[in-house]
Amino acid sequence: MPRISAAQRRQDFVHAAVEVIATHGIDGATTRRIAEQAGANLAMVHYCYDSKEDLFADVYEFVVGKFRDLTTTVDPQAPLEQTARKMLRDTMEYYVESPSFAVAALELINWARRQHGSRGIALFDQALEGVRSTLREAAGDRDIDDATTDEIASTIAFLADGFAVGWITYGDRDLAEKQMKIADSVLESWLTSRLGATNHRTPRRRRAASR
Amino acid sequence: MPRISAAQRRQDFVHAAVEVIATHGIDGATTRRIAEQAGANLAMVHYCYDSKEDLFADVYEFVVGKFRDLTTTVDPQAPLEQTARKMLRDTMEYYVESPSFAVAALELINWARRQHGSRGIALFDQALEGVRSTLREAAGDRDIDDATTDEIASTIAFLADGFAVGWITYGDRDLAEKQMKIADSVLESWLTSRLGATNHRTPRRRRAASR
Amino acid sequence: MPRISAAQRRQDFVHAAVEVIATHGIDGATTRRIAEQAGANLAMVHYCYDSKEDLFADVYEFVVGKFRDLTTTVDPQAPLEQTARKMLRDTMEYYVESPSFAVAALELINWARRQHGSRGIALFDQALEGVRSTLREAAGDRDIDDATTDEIASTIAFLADGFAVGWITYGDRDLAEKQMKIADSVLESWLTSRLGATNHRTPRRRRAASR
Amino acid sequence: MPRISAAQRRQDFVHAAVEVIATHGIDGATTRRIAEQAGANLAMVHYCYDSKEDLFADVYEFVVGKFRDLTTTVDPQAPLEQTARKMLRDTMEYYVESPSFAVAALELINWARRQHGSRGIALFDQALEGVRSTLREAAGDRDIDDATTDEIASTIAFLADGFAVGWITYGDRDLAEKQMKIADSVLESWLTSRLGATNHRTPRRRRAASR
DNA sequence: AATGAATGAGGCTTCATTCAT
DNA sequence: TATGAATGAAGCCTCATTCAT
Repeated sequence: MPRISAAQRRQDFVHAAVEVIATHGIDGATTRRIAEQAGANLAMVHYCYDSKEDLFADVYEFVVGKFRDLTTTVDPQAPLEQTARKMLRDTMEYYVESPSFAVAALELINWARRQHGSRGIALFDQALEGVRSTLREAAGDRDIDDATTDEIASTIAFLADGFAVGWITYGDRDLAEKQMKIADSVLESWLTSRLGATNHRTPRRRRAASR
Repeated sequence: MPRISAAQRRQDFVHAAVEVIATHGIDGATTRRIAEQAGANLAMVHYCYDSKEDLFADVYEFVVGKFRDLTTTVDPQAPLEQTARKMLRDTMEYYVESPSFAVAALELINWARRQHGSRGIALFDQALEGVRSTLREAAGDRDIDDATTDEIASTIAFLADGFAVGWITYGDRDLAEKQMKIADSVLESWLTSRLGATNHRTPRRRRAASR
Repeated sequence: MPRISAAQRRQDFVHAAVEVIATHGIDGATTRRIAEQAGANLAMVHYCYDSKEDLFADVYEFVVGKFRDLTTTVDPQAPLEQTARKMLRDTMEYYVESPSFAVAALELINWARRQHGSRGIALFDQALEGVRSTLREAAGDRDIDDATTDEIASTIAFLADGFAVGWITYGDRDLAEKQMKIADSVLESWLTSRLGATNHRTPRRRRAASR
Repeated sequence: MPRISAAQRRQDFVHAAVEVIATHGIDGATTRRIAEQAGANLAMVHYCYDSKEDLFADVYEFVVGKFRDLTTTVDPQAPLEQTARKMLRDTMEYYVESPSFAVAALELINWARRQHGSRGIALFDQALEGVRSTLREAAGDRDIDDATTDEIASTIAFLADGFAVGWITYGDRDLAEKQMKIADSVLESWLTSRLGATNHRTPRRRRAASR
């Protein structure tokens, strides 16, 4: 067994945990299985982490970070509607691209809710907050209040979560493609009716750096 | 310790299991906890059920039945749009009314997917099929093909599942009320753009009793 | 369920127990299985017997009685050698005829030894004693001391037990027939060398009725 | 608590299992008792073996190996009759020397028959095959066909098994010594009548070491 | 840094037995 | 007489965790 830095080992365990959680569920993700998946000794898990709980906390952070990435890699010049749709699409596409992540994320949400109550909310809040702030940026100088961006963020979350549940249940890529289109059209039509079909195609002028 | 009929005990165990699953998750739903919740002895579980698996199968049936009820208690005279929105609203309202059910349902979906593969899909399929057939009934003599009713069913599922995830995570009733309104408006605007804003308010003439 | 006399019920349980012991072993003979085999309710076992132990004691008596029968139904006129061989043959034949009995008998011997020590010996002693006394009867006025009849009894037991082990292991009737012949020839040749090849075909004169 | 290699621990468990099986029977040989007998923790059993079944398979192998040893450590120069009698005597002597082994062997035969059907036969077959091949070796250039060696092997098995049943039932060493003599004389006289009293004492010439 | 050995707690299940009707 | 309902003890097995090297 090659000597690997502790930091690398921890990363390996996090990724291994995602896979194992996806395959066996959060409670089927035993330390033994995670160690095996990571190609490490069982005792190594507790050498790198004080407890399984600690490892899962890291996995949790990893998932949160992923969501953060998915909601910040947007075109700062794009209008609100386009930005909203892109965030939804990117998220759904990443779910499809990485089913393990999708499953693990939902499992971790449940886990966090059960184990930590408020912490479960925190993931949601952080992810939603990312969406919200991105939306506010994209709103630019248009007259859109926070309540509205909140609603949009909620809707994106609805659709993304709903899509995830269906996708991980069926695991059918072709079906998923169709569902993504439906979700997109749902969001589009709702945005139109919510924000009006007007000027959102108007090229935007001002643009400050985001974040 | 009153002597209760085995049939009644089985019902008790099913309800107890829903509660315990909601609180501790599907894997935290140990026979001991379920027995305790049902006010019964641990061995009693195995007097009523051959195995924990068998009990869970009953819980599963219970959830499927609930979804069936939620998608069939509609006004057969009502137009498609109204029926669709009612199914979504009823489902969400039942989730809010019975958070345990909401959590347990999501947990069971994951459980069924992991343990039984196709069976997990079956729950979804059955629930969706209920929605679809109700929609087809409601379509009446309007010219709406099956692909469209399928899309509508999918969208209802999206929004219901997405709502559920948010509701069980936050557990905030006021927030849930807002989310329900958003989900309803999302569905409404999408239906309008999908089906057209036309005659669906026209009183429907023909309509024999279904089933 | 017809009302059956308690005595009959107990007999049913004994026979059921023999079958179940033969199939599942002494420890696999659970009260539930015995009740099922007897077509009775589980609680009925404890209605007829204070405990499983008590039932088994009855089964034990049943087996002992069977061995007694097998060693007393002989021709009182026959010479010693013939009587000895007949007892062995009858026993082996009954084993073959009733494999359940054969298995159950061996299981019960082990059970009695483990549970009761001296009681296990008792079965053996009773069976051997039956053989011995029958042999002494058959010895008639020939000059054969008790040590010799003991030896003969032992040898019969050897061969019968050894045959039983092989028979219940293979369960092959054709093989069993061959083994029976071998056992018989072994006994015959040993008796010849032990008692001498002399007058044992001489018709016997005296003969008082035995019991 | 000394740290012992897993291989050693497995050996310990096998020996412990033999003792426990001898004392409590095959079904009374619980993992807890075996662990206790081996001076180990209960969970240790499952650290060394995947299941109790696996442990028992090892015990089974151990017994088979013992029988193999008992039927192969013979004088390759000795004549058939002597070899046959030695195998029987050695087996009986080992039974007396190690009563636990004797009991465990009989219990395992029953266990294997119940649990595995053909596997139970396998033990017998292997042991018998050892006897047979040793006899064939010992037959040398004498004109003895396979049917005859088979018969002899059967007779040895008869007598050994029959002796075992008596010995483990009574547990009386003095009695056992007498029984061994009887068994030996039975075998001797039968061999004489079966093979003829002729040349088997003639020194054998040819005979290279086998294997 | 790494790992084989070890363990207490708790999981599901089965059993003989008793209770109440 | 007969039987469904109920239970405590004990079975096998798995888990996260720790110890010793």
